[in-house]
Parts: sequence; structure tokens; C-alpha cells
Amino acid sequence: VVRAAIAYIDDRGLPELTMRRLAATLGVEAMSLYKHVSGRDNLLDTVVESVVDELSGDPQVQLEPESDWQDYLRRLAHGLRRIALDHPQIFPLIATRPPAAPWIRPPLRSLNWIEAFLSSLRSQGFTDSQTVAAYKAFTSFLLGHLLLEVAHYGAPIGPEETRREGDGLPLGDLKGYPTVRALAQQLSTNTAAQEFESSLENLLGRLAAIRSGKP
Amino acid sequence: VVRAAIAYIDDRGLPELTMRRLAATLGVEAMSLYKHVSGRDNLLDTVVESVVDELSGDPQVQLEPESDWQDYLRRLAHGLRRIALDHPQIFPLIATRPPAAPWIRPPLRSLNWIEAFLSSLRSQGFTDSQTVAAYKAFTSFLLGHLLLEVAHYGAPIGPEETRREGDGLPLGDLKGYPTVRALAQQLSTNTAAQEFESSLENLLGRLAAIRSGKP
DNA sequence: ACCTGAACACCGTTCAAGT
DNA sequence: ACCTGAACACCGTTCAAGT
Repeated sequence: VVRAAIAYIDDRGLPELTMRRLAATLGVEAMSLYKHVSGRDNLLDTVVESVVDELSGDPQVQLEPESDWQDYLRRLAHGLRRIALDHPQIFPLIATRPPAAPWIRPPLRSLNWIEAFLSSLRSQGFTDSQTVAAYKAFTSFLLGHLLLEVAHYGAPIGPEETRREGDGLPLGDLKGYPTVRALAQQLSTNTAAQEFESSLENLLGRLAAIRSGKP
Repeated sequence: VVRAAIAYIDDRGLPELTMRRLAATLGVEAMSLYKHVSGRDNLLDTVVESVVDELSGDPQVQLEPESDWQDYLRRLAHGLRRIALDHPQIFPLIATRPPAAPWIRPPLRSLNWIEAFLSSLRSQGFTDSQTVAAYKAFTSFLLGHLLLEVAHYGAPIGPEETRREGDGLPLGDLKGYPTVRALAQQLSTNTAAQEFESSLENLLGRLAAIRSGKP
């Protein structure tokens, strides 16, 4: 039911999703969707929830962390990154939809994952306030990085057009922006994978510092 | 012309903005807006551009950085944060709208600011690739932090409803999530200002490390 | 040069009616 | 219990016509 919506957004894009069109791809005649879901907004919320829960099916991310916390956070971060890259059209929705409670932060989002995150850290030497600080830093890092990575090649892909690396450079329009022009090549090459790794390691180091002392 | 749209989104919210309603608030009869702007998407792009350019009018952020780069980046970051907090309804749009070129990253977004950023760092000891790395790290940090900070109290505010600190906690529904419940109080208190400062300082330290060696 | 009115194709959603 | 058809209020956008 909701799987069809995910598939639809994945290859037609969010703005193309329409109750009538979605119903059409399901063979069903139109607005009998309202028997299964209570409106468009509700449908989108369900889509977000369902995509986030793909984490549960990810063998690389186990819910109960018996290894150390750094390893657990690394696997969790990579699991979320995989989701973002699998659904570049949906991820901004995960980031943007207002959460039920103000402290439920994207992209972790579900109480199951937040509970796992918090209890894992707390059981491994983090005090309460250190755990909360780690949660906030972790979500903030993931959101910023993944949103930008996904936007790099995800968002502007329309139904028919495709883009190549280094494409869309308005080199002629860069008069007056000499530095931008000089660095255009490096700016447009996608190094997101390495950035993700090094930023993640930096964050883990920062959390380790938080754990053993200062805040 | 576009100022009206900004004001409208600021206090009615993005989904409420409609060509017809906007026209109505302008006293004009309806779709003569199309003489001034070429469509709704174009209008939103103009709104984003205009809001970002509020930076230029910010006396705390000077375009030509004669002080050192850390100070410049600090002021720039705070300037963008001020914009985000001034327009909580619009900021997600700044973050989400697909940029013209893939390396134009939110929330910096305009070529003027990207140029200023890059040339400032490059003139103060950063190599080309270090400058680019700094640009990516800086935008990623800002986007993640500000989007979450704004979402905390910005997004779900409807026209009539207001929320208070610690509101909306479904404390009864937290059976099975003991850690979440134990930390609920701390999770829901807004410490974004301090987090912003310490994350920013951490980032500046990281950029300093990048500058002198390792990248 | 700017605004208007009517029209077009399309939305999300409701609801009585069918099976 | 599920689907349908028609209808309602509302969209964004176009365009000939007014001033």
C-alpha cells in the first residue's frame, strides 16, 4: 500500500506524487486510498516512517550494541547514509517533516532508534547530560552531511534529464568571482564519501572527549 | 513585491502561501503577479535569494574580512543563524530548494558569499584543496545545526497554536522506552545556543588543523 | 505597461451509492 | 469491507481583453 508510494517518489519525484496518479499505478480507480490512509500528509508521514524503519532490516546495524559505542555509532551512521543514498528523493522529507515531539530529531526519528542510541551510550560510561549532548551532536552531523550529499545529485533529477560530474557549471557567468572559478573543478567533484568518514571520526573523537570529562 | 511573500510565509507558514491569497493581501485582484514573477517556483527562489541577502545588510558581517579567518567565519555563522531564527518558516526552504549548480551549497548559497568565503580563506594560508574542504565542512555544519534548531520550535507552529518548553511530551506513551523517558526532560530543553557555540568552536579548531597540515 | 475576467486542467477530500 | 462516481472548493497558469 505504502510501498507503492515509496517506489513512486523514488523514480518520479515527490512533486509528481498525487493521490490520483498513485491510485492509477495501483490499478485502483482513484480515491479509495482514503480507506487505507487518512490523507496525503498522513501518507507522507507513513512513507517517512517506513523508510527509516529500513534500518531494522539492515544486517550491518544491530539494534542491541554489544560492541563498543564507537563501533555502534559508526554502523548506525553508515546505515542511515545508505538509506539516504537509496532514497535521495525521500530523504529531504525525512529531514523536513515536523516530528511528533520536538526532541525527536531527524534522521534518527523513531523512538526505537532513539532509545537504542541513548541506552547504548548511557550503559557505556556516558552520564545523562553527556548522552543527550551526544545525541544532539550526532543527529546534527548526520542531517547536515546527508542532506547536502543527497542534494548534490539527488534533488534536481527530473524524470528524463540526467547529469554528469562537473555538469552545469556556468563557467561563463563567473566573471567577478575569480576564486570560485579557480576552484570550480574541485568544488564540483564529489568527495562526499571521504568527508563523511573523516567528519564521522572527528565527531566520535569529540564524543569521546565529552565522555571523559569536560562538559 | 517579494517582500509581501516573505512576510506572508513568516506568519502564515509556507503551505498557506498561495498565488491567489498572496495577491489578495496585496490588494491586487489576483494573477497579475505573473507580470512580476514567472510562476510560483520562481517566486520561492526569489524569496530564498532575498532572505539570504539579508546578510549584506547585517552590520556584524562585513564582506571584506580584514580580521583573521576564524573571526570572519564566526561572524558569518552567527549572521546565518540570525537569519534562520528570524525566518524559521523560510529557512527549510533555503536548505531544500535545489541550487543552481551542485556545488552551490545552502545555506551560503549566493555566489557573492561563496566567493567571499573562499577568497578569505585562500588569502590566509589555506591551499586550494584545504579551502574547498573547509567550505564543505562549514556548510554541512551550519545546515545540520540550524535546520534542527529551527525545527525545534519553528516548523509545527500553526496560525493559532503556540507551544511552550517541554510541551508535547507524550509521557504516557513512553512505556518500553525507559531511557527516553528518563532523559525526556533534558532532551526537550533547548540548549541550541550553547551547542551552536561549542560546535562552531570545534569546527574552527578542525579547520585550523586542516590548514596546518593533514588534509 | 499593468491589471482583469473567464477559462483550463488539475488538485485533495467528502459522501452517497454501489457490490 | 472495500471500491466507485460525481461533486465541491481550491489550486497554478494562460490568454484575450480592457485601461
